[in-house]
Amino acid sequence: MKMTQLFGKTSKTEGSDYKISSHRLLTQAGYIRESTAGRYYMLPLGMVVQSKMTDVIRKHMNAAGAQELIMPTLHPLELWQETNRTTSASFELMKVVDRRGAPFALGGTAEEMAVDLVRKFNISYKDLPFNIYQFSNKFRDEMRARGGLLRVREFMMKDAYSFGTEEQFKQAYQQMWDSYVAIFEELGIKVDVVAADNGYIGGEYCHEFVMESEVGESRYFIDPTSGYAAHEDVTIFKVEDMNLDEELQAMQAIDAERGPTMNDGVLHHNLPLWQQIKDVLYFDEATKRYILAIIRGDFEVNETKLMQASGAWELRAATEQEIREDLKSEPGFISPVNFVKKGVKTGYEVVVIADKSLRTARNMYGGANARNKDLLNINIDRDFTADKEADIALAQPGFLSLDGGELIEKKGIEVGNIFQLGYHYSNLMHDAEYTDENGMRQKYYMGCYGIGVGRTLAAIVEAHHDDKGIVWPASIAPYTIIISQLGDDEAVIKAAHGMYKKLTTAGIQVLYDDRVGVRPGEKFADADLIGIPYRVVVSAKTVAAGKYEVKARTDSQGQLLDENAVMQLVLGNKN
RNA sequence: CGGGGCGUAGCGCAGCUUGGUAGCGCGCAGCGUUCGGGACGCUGAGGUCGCAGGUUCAAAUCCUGUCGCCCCGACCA
Repeated sequence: MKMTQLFGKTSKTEGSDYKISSHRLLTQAGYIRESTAGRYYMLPLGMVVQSKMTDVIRKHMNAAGAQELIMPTLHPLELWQETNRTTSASFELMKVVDRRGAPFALGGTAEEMAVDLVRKFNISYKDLPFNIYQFSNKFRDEMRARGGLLRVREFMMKDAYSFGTEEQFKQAYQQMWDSYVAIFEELGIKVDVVAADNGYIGGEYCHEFVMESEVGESRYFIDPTSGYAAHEDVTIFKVEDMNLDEELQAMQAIDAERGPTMNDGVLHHNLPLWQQIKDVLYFDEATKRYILAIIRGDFEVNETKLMQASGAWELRAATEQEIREDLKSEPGFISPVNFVKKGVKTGYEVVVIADKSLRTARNMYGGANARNKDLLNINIDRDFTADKEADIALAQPGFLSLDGGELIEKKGIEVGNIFQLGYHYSNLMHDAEYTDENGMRQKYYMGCYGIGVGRTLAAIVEAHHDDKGIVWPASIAPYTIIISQLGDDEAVIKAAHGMYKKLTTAGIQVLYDDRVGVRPGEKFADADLIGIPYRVVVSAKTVAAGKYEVKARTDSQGQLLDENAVMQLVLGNKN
């Protein structure tokens, strides 16, 4: 490609809105251009990189036996209604209506479509297992797009859906896991595979592929000694027993003139924080229930775990007024003991969820559902019970994993994920079945697997750049080598042209900076900014020497080589 | 959706307080001198001042509304 013909320009001035390296570099170097917030034009240079990325992903998907197809962008809304996702995911579903008034969702993920497609074929066990995937633009009505390509409202995603029996699924999941590891390695980024929460996608477990980065939005923990890695939302950790050897003491109600915080309780009673019971009252707008979360005082409530345990999905903190009026309690003094479980509003329920940590301490203390009244020596089972006991505790840096190692907190960019969906969709959607060996109809067991191509592109740039620009890994560099032609002597142009032809003929992708009247400094700066792995300079000097000056993007000095040596060097490092 | 900031040429900004012919730098086009790490001179093109109302003889400037963008938070592939 000749630079004079390439659409898109580099820019010397930096936009003031670009806070993130990948955003700034991709824009300045002419790979992308913003349309409106969270929507981008992918320019020719960006397209070359993107198609190299999709080539890599496609290669590994196909090698894993997955088959590419493409689904419509507009999904009949009735499919989303079939799985109740018009409500559970409505906060980010984009909808459109055609002229007849038929409603559609702009596809943000395509589980329903995949099932709908499969059920149009009358499949049997002989057809299983299989995995179908597509590359397509996805739409998410994000509240707030940010960070260039990191969080957008429209983006290209590779999404795959596997169908099979429960036994077959294990292999499908592992296969995608392995493929993803290989894909990200080939794309030049190092990822951690972390257990995560399924959220509105459904299913019971999933894993995120996260590249560690300061600008990422995923928080996760790893135990480097055992390799345990999990998203903050689902991290489990070791909870030490505290005083289980103590005798149970008689519960005692006392006056306690204190403030409403946990620390006020500690100071007033001169007892450890862990022995206090923390009571946090939530309200779930979706199911109209109050949810009282109780936990050992030295832990925080993990709202994702709490939602899992309670079945809530629109959790918010209860207001002081609700605590007083609906639950006859007092902020700062809530207690599971004699907790009023019938809310005053009809149709509203109250659920108490206890964290498992409450079984690691005895003779605990806390409020008594009235101002300045506390209880001492509270014990689970004897003094109160919960509707459900579960792990609802939030991990903190320094806690120990179940394997015993210290948990380290990390931030990262989630570039891909794999979900076990199980029977989630086949239960919710009719005819999501196959015929088994005995002629009986059975539900199929599913998984889905996504890679955000644009976000991965941004992640690669985050991982591969310096103060001058992008430093592409060879596997996805838009071009392998850039020819910087300096000056406009006929001999120089002839030599540069000859090199361009020769390299191109050899199947090497070349960007030829054939601009005349552009000074060397600008050409070098552009070559660095765009990030091409090799640069060959053709100038009056090199022509006089009968050689070419070649250097790798990261080298500071070039070397003079003859034509054949250049060819050899580049061919040896072609992707 | 809450808090804060901002919309003036492709990009970065000044002008607004105190209404009176719309400016600067970069970039872009032409000519010339230059030419190995973002040169210099001259000339030129490019703007319904986000949009819609209002006040006024007169609005980029004042008032109202609205849309968009950025940051923090809430939310979340």
